[in-house]
Amino acid sequence: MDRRIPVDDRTGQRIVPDTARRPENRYGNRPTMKDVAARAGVGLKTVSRVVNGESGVTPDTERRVHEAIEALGFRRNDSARVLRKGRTASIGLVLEDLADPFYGPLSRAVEEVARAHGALLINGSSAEDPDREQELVLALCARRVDGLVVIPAGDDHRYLEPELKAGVATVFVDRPAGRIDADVVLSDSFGGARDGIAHLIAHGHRRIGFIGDMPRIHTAAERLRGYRAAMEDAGIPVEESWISLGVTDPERVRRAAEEMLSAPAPVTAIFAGNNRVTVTVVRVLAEHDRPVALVGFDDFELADLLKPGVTVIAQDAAALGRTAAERLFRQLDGTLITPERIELPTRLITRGSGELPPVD
Amino acid sequence: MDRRIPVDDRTGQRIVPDTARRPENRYGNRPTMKDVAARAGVGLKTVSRVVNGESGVTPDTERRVHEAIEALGFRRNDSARVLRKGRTASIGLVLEDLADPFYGPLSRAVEEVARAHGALLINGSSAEDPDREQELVLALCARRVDGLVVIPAGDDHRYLEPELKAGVATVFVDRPAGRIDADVVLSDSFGGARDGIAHLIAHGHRRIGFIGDMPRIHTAAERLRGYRAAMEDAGIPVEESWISLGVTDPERVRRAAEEMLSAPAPVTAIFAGNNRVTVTVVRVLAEHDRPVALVGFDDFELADLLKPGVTVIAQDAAALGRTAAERLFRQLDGTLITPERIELPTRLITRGSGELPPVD
DNA sequence: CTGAAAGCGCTAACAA
DNA sequence: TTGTTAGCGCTTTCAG
Repeated sequence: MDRRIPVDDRTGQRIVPDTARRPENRYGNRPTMKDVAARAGVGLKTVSRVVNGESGVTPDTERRVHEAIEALGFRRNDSARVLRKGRTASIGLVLEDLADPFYGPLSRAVEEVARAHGALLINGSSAEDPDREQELVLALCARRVDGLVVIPAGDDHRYLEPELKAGVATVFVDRPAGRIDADVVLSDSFGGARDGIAHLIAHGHRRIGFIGDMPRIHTAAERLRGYRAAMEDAGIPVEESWISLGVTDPERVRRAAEEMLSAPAPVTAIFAGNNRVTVTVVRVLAEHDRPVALVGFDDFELADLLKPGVTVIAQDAAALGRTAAERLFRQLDGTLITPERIELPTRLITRGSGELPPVD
Repeated sequence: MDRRIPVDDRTGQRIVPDTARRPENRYGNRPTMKDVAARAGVGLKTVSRVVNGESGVTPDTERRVHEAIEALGFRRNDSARVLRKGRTASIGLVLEDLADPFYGPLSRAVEEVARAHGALLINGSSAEDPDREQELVLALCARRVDGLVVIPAGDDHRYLEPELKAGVATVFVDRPAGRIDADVVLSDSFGGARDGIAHLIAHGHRRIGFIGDMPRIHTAAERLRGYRAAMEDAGIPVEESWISLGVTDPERVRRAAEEMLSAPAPVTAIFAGNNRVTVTVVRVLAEHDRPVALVGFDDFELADLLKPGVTVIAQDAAALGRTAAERLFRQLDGTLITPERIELPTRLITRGSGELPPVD
């Protein structure tokens, strides 16, 4: 290609062509449909037709266009397409932490549904920080994602009102939205926890510890509610020292477990509020001499291979994601109008740790 | 707002305003900067200035603009912005499977670096399918991501040449690119495997099995090479029946392990080529009567709590992702020019299973 | 300090 | 079957 800069014959000044005014390295100066059209000797719209597989193009013209595309390394600029069409064919997923083994399968399930609908997935981790959640959600909205799947960190989602009004499909997962009316898909945290506690009670336990997440997190609150309900059903008065809520980092959980276990009347069983808590409690119990029963919320890999196997209340993270994403696309179809709350059942999986008898 | 449709006085025909020709529900008819400008009684560019926090706007004007933004629920349309500016402030990540515990932390690490640079992360799973990898990568390029982090499934990436030429920053992770010259960040698979095998040999093993991934996957090939190197260093001739390569689904791995263990001269130790293989082998060994030593590539949660603890060659998935993402943004800076190959070291973590003596 | 005009690359509508 | 024109909503340039 000729790269010499043309010069005005009279003044000697450089004649800067229009394209030189483009921002430096704009898209790396990628070829556009116009360039392809020029090279193929056809009109712009014909290129558009070929690129989009529309009918009404002679095979010969089509071939010429394809050759030009190949030669120039053209790829359609979807930003322009989106600007015109108003649909991005992408959806956003905001979750707590992509590195958490609970969210991996959930995220993958959302991705699969998106893919089936020809959409890409943009995702972000809120790190359980409401401000970061909002920042992420709004960034996604600015990119005009067609829909949002949100595992909320915050409890006030009124900032989403303009988006909902504008027709951004939205489904909350794992925890409900705060102060707005929106679709939500969650596991039956209350029922699951109640079943788990009832299971421990059925095996003779009365002093049962509960170690959960921060109470502002909906699932944590619900699981605690399930704990209290099961205890009340069995007529067991709950000592508040059996309950520990807070961040689920290993240090805090370890301390909480050790306190419960070393109290004058120690707990004989522990209910762990989520997978991270369970894993930490397993470690603590491994170092503990007296056998202590354990039931955890969330299943996890290798739970069956530990000694004893860990009894859990399993929830299906992939089903959660799949259900949410499917609802999202039904909203986009227009099939779905009224926000609903969908609760998926949990399942008690007995593996040994939850069937240990109480030892004082 | 007046929503009556204006009518031509003379003919009685409806005068359809231009906006009515918008596609139905285009962005849900979201307000634009023009709408905000009209409402605030200012020019379009002033709104742009306020939205982008540029200087040179009277506090009073700014307040009026903010009020209009609030009242209308305006959010800037980044598609238009991108079209104009040529940068999307987003990067793409293509990996094998978001649900795999190895990729969760890697993905999260990439996200954190992206976030630090003000970019969003779009990701997709190739499901180890080269066609799907290409499809995803090109879709990301069409969206004009500023850069790509790719864990390749295929071994021919010449389709990326136009993108590289156009200045799309690209870093391969975990496995090198095929047939193009590109940055790559990987773990020392060869050295890690060699160390692991040497460790088993040092503990007296001679008949050592190797169960790995499909040989077309670079890491699998490298780990096998490490196995052969260690065996050769020790002067142990390798029986081909000790080696099994292929998809890492539990059924195949189980069959492979059982065959090695039930042969006339069975292996006394197994080297597992990745985390999924390791977990399956652990299950097989748990059902096996004779103790068999095990070293796995990749660390995994709870490896220390199994009986015996599982000795592994650990690689740092987060470091892999972080390093790759940092290189990506250095490419975008212009700091980095020449493609390099960066190899991160692995670490042998002894926990018991790799120190079991051979039992015939 | 503010605004009008041009145009990013594409698609929709219409014309030939 | 093909091409022309007019924007999508924003940023850039340049003139008030």
